[in-house]
Formats: sequence, C-alpha cells, structure tokens
Amino acid sequence: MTEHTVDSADDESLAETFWAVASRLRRQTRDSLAPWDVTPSQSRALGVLARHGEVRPGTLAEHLRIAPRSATEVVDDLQTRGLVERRPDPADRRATLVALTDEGDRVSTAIRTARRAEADRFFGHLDDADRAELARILRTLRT
Amino acid sequence: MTEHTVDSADDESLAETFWAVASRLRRQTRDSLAPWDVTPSQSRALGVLARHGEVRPGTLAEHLRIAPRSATEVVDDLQTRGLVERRPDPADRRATLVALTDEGDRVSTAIRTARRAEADRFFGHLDDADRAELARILRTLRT
DNA sequence: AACATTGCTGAGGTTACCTCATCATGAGGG
DNA sequence: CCCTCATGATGAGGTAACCTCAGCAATGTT
Repeated sequence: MTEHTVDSADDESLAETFWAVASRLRRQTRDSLAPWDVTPSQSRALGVLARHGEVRPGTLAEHLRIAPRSATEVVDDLQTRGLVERRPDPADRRATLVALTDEGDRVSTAIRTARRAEADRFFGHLDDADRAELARILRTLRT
Repeated sequence: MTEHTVDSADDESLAETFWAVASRLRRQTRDSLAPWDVTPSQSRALGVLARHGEVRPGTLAEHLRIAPRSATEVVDDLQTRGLVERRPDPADRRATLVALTDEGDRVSTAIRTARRAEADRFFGHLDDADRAELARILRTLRT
C-alpha cells in the first residue's frame, strides 16, 4: 500500500510523515526568528522565562526537557546577547537565578507575536476542527 | 488560558506540543535503532535505498529532503559500516550509484520490522480513527 | 564533623545538518 | 572541434542543539 503515488516524497509511515512536517516547521521557525538573531532553542527558553519569571538553570532545563548542562549553554548564549542576566539566588548560594533583561523582555514579546503569526501561517492550512483534532492527538502523544 | 495547570510541562502552542512529541519520538527512535549501531538519519537512507534500489547520492538527497552534500555524508557512514557500496554509474562518469550490500539489505529489513513495532508502541496509544486523522492532517501539512 | 546530595559549569563528544569552493564530466552552440 | 555553462560529487569548514562525565562549592543529613 505504499505504491499508489510515490511522486517525489516518500510517504511511508506515520513517523516518516511526522518528520517531514517537523523538518518543514523547523526551517520555517528558524527563518521567522532570524530578525532577532535568536535560535529556536533560545526562543523556547525566552518563552519559559517570560511565563515563569526568574528561574534556576535546572528548573529551566526541566521546563525545556533537556539536561541541566544544556540549559547552562542556552543561558550563556542569551546572556551574551544581553537578553537575560544571572543573579545569585538569595536562598541558596550554590544557585543562580536567570531572569529576562528589559531587552529580553521586549524581544520575547516581539517573538511571541511573530511566532503566533508564523504558527498561523503554518497551521493555517487547517480548519479549526482539524487544528483542534491535531492539538488533542498530539497532547495524548506527549505523555 | 495558559494558567490552568502548568504541572511541569509547558503546553503553550500547537507548535510547542508538536516539538515535545517530536523530541519524545526522536529519543525513542534512537534507542530502538541502537542494536544495529545505526543512527536515525542513516536508517532513513537505508529505507530509501530499500524502496528504490540503487540511486545517485543527489537523488537520495532529494528523497531525504536534505542537501546533496549531506547525502554524501550519510553514504560515507553507511559505507564505513559496510551497509552500502558505491559503484560508478555506467550512464554518466561523474556520477556514482549507491546500493545496499547484502548486509545492508538484511539490516534494513530488520530495522523496518523494528521500526514498525516501535511506531506501534508510540502511536499505539491512539485508536485507529485518531491514527488515521493524524496521518491525514500531517499529510496536508507536509506540503 | 563526616558524608552524601544538589546546583552549576568546564571539557569534550555526537548527530545532522548547512554553505562554499573545487574538480571532473557532460551537453549545447558556434 | 573548442568553449562555455551546467551538473554530480566531494573536501573544507561551520552551526545548532543536544549529550555525558568530572569537578567544585554549598547544603542537608546523621
């Protein structure tokens, strides 16, 4: 049943299709973020900070579902770009708190807007019902 | 409306959820491929070769939707592992043809089986209707 | 006080891509 | 026939986004 029309893109499994979509979305996201010179992973971190305020790198890692060491890295990059700052955690001298700078706050807001537009463009081909369906199904797969 | 239950995973946008699922699937795929010491991208290339027989690196790149140079790289790796071989294209002396070796053929079959099982495990939480829905929706997004 | 644990980060590695430059071959025009 | 341009593959070198493991400082536990 993989033989009906292999016109140019192999459409084998669900997983295969999933990755094709992922790849397209990744490129589009990267491009839509270019104006701010911010990578997708940085933008996700900014999102967490915007939603949760100052957090420790470890906590950030949990939210992003990555290893703590990787969060350090993202924070480094954002700090270099002046979008976040580190300050000592008054409650624990081992820890640091990461918070948006004013610039980071502005950029993260701008990005949020742009990303919404981008998502609309990407998922906009779907009608509302399909979009809701997709969201529901993906949520059950997220576990 | 992002405030109902931020229990640990941020569920903001559709895109966000999509990436969470992607990340989970990526990890699972990687793990399920480990027995053969084959990376996900190599396995995708094996799949193309199994379906299309011998192809040029450039053609392989098209199927995988990556740059030609990147295909060269994947082929290099597969060749090192003895899973594919390069032979001159009799029709064009600039070109090479990439084909599965016997070993490559066996491995790719084994992987196909394993991946199907893995996909079943991953997408198995969905009932048939949802799975079909998802496939349909993703196909429209693949463009 | 001794010890394990926690929080962060340095060092170094991997995967999967990319672009640009180079080189050989092929194809079409004059 | 030669010249130019296009095409196929690959070397060189780069990037993003992860990872593990080791080490250090501060904490908490006994």
